[in-house]
Amino acid sequence: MELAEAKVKFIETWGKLGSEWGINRTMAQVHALLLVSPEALTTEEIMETLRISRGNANMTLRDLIGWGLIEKQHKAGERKEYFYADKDTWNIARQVAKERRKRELDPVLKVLEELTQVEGDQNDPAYQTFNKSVTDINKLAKNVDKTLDTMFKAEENWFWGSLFKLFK
Amino acid sequence: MELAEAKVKFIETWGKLGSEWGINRTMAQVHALLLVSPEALTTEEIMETLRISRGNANMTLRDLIGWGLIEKQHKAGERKEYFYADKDTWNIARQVAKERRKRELDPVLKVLEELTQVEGDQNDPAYQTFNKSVTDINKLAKNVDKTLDTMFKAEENWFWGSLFKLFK
DNA sequence: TTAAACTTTCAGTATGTTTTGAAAGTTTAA
DNA sequence: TTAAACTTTCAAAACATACTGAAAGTTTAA
Repeated sequence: MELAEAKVKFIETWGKLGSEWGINRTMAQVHALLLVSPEALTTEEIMETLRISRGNANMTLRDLIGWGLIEKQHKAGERKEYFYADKDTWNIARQVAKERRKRELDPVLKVLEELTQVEGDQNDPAYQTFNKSVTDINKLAKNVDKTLDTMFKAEENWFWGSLFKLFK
Repeated sequence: MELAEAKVKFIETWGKLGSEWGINRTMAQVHALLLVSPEALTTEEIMETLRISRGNANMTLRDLIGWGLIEKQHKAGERKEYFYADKDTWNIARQVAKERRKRELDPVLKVLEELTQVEGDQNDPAYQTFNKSVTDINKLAKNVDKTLDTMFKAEENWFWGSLFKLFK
């Protein structure tokens, strides 16, 4: 396979994965493009390569900056803004996990905590079932939350190394 | 908060979480409803409670069965089919992880493996960057894959217990 | 058999999300 | 200043996904 063809395939795959995980396709594709670009790119270049509109490119780039996945770069003597992606995979994974926790897990944990407090008749099967399910899910969610915390603080090698020592 | 109100809130929250994670809202809601129901429910009851159409209920129930999250139950002397959810949170988490790996991670791994094989000029920065990004992501994806494997085989207590011993 | 009870399908509709492109806004150099 | 270079916004259009409901299909009991 040619490099050019491979790049296209990578961008497509990353885009598809993104859309399956609630990140919009274009955002994932722009990210992929910057991941395989040795140099920072301009909005113009991104628009051309992915054949997307100026508006779309602009919004997507702003979103990616918001997610902490890419950064603006100013080149001396140039008016245009350049964008480049952090190429460290571990940082990317951490950044995405962090953002999603904040947006999705945290609010759910809050509701679950509230729902475990609901009181009722201990002999009512409806109450028993509700309570058991909510309590169990809450426990699981808290575990995930703690593990993520550890992940955010950890170095990549330490994290996976420890995990493998453990799991052989 | 009343039990009835709490149930509604649980169903809503679960539905929202589902839709943020690429599982459709109705599917997550039906699952939530069954999770807090001590008895198996009929299609009719589900339709009424969640105010969805017969067609939607039927498709969603089949999907949930496909995901291994709920099962049909036949009651002696009855024509109607009843549905109930596995209430074991650990099983649910495992089941969802298993399905998503099969549907999403596996195909991506296959492409990444292919892309790491692409050959090129070692001195070309474009090739270097492409290769580094793809190789790194491939490594990360493989790690995730292995960890999931361990999770599928593990008992809940052992899994989280080990993780915590490790992470203190 | 047959008809009532129940389940499944699917074309059309509704709803939600993403993208476009032109206009408005901002910055910079002369 | 002013005008060119560039960035941002947003209403409307395109696209994607989910849902409805009536019709077709299946099963069961008598």
